[in-house]
Amino acid sequence: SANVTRMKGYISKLQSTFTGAVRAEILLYHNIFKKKYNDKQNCRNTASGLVRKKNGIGSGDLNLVFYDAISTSDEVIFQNEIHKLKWLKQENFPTIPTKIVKTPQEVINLREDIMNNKRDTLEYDIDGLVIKGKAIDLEDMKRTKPMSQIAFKFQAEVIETKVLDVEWSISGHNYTPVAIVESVRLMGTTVSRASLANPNLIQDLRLKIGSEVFISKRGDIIPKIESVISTPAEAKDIIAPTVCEVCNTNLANEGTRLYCPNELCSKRIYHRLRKWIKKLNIKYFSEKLILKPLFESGRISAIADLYSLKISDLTTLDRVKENLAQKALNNLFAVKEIPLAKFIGAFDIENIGEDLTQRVVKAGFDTLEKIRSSSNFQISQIDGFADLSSQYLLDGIENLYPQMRDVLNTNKITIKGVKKMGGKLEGKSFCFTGKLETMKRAEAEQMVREKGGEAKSGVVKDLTYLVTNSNEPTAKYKKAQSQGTKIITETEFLELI
DNA sequence: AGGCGGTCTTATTTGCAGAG
DNA sequence: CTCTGCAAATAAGACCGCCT
Repeated sequence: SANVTRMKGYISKLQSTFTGAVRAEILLYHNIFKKKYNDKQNCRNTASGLVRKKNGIGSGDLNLVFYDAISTSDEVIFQNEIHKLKWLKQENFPTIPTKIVKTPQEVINLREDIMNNKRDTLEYDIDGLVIKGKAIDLEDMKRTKPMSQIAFKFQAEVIETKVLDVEWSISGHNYTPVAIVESVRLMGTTVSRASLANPNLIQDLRLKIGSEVFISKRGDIIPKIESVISTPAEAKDIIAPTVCEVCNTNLANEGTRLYCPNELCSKRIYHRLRKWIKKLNIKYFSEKLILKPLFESGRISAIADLYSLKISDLTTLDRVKENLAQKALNNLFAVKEIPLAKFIGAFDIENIGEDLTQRVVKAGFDTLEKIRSSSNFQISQIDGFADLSSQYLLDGIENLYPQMRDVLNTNKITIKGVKKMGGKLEGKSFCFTGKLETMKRAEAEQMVREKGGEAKSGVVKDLTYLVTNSNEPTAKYKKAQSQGTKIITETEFLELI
């Protein structure tokens, strides 16, 4: 039923995105282009791109916009284009041309004309056109790929080159083939490598070492081998590795991915450390200069070990001096409190990131222990989860739980408490002392949390209420009195909630 | 102390694949 | 579609070590 709800949601979104004539027109363009160019890559939903000034900085390109120009006011934050605002504030930024079109043929003619004649004379680079409806839908614009606009890309420039070798790049447990090609200049950059994604792609292309190939840059950036032109008789087959070069385990080849199945392979352990540093955004904890040498020397073998590092551990490393060491450790220890979802997301559980975990937290599994003791069925009820993802999460937590505890036990980093928003007791904190008559203390504390308040075990600074049925001048009572915390009885507490 | 050069990090883009 | 994760190229800026 969750799937049916999701499907219905998509359909209603699609129906409301375009209405009447505009919807019909855009779909018409889409279909005509698809047929004419027979290439879904060159005709797709897309975020409208950026202008790249010729000889300017950075990358990205701006598509011409039909109908209406997109709003460029600061309130419009494009998910993928924050830096666009930075660009638009620059002086001499070119005006973005717009044009109102009436027929599909007009779009096709314009595309041909701009691609073949005008493109080179513009003061900025473009790689295609975007067509969109007249209305600006801000919610839609925030999507990675807004539904209310379609891009018609220009034909990608291709160039001939030769495959010299194939390397198998290792990241975590995955082995990814990368073609090393004879260096060629393509669209302003030198291309010498191109990802081959997975073993299947090599087969599909019938690629061998020595093959002459056409190479392009998809989206102006990513080198891509489009096709094989010819393969000489003496060309060598591309042989995928069969055993892990780190732990000697037989690799699993699923065609779409080649990986080392050994959970304890040290490559995986290192990858987890790397992910932690990256996810917590710890700057200048240099991978090559600090993390890798520390791992290889055995000084760190789990995330918790990071938190026992001292300056002297780093300054003994090659090319690391006081300056960098201090900076790296400062940045590491500066992260003192992170949300549960980020904590789990940084533990490198396959297919489980921060956003997915956040859904679990929002569904009420708001502590590590609650998630750990939940069932596959419970998790799979959450939107975005089914059997597989639930199992990835639960297995991951089960395997890593001891390591997670180790990290928390360092006391250098804690998990931020989950606050329920909008509760009656939002922003208020309670401390209970003495015996309660109608309930147990733990139950009372639970009630407070459920209503959005905080339950404290002691009379802390800024505590809102001390709840007690006695007037005995205990330490808690006296402290509450002296700092002006309101002291209420159990009955008054019950009235409050 | 400051300049120079080499090395490394960071930030940026799109494509692809799998699960939901 | 959404989310996750990993590919390549490049410029700018940070850093280290060496030289003056």
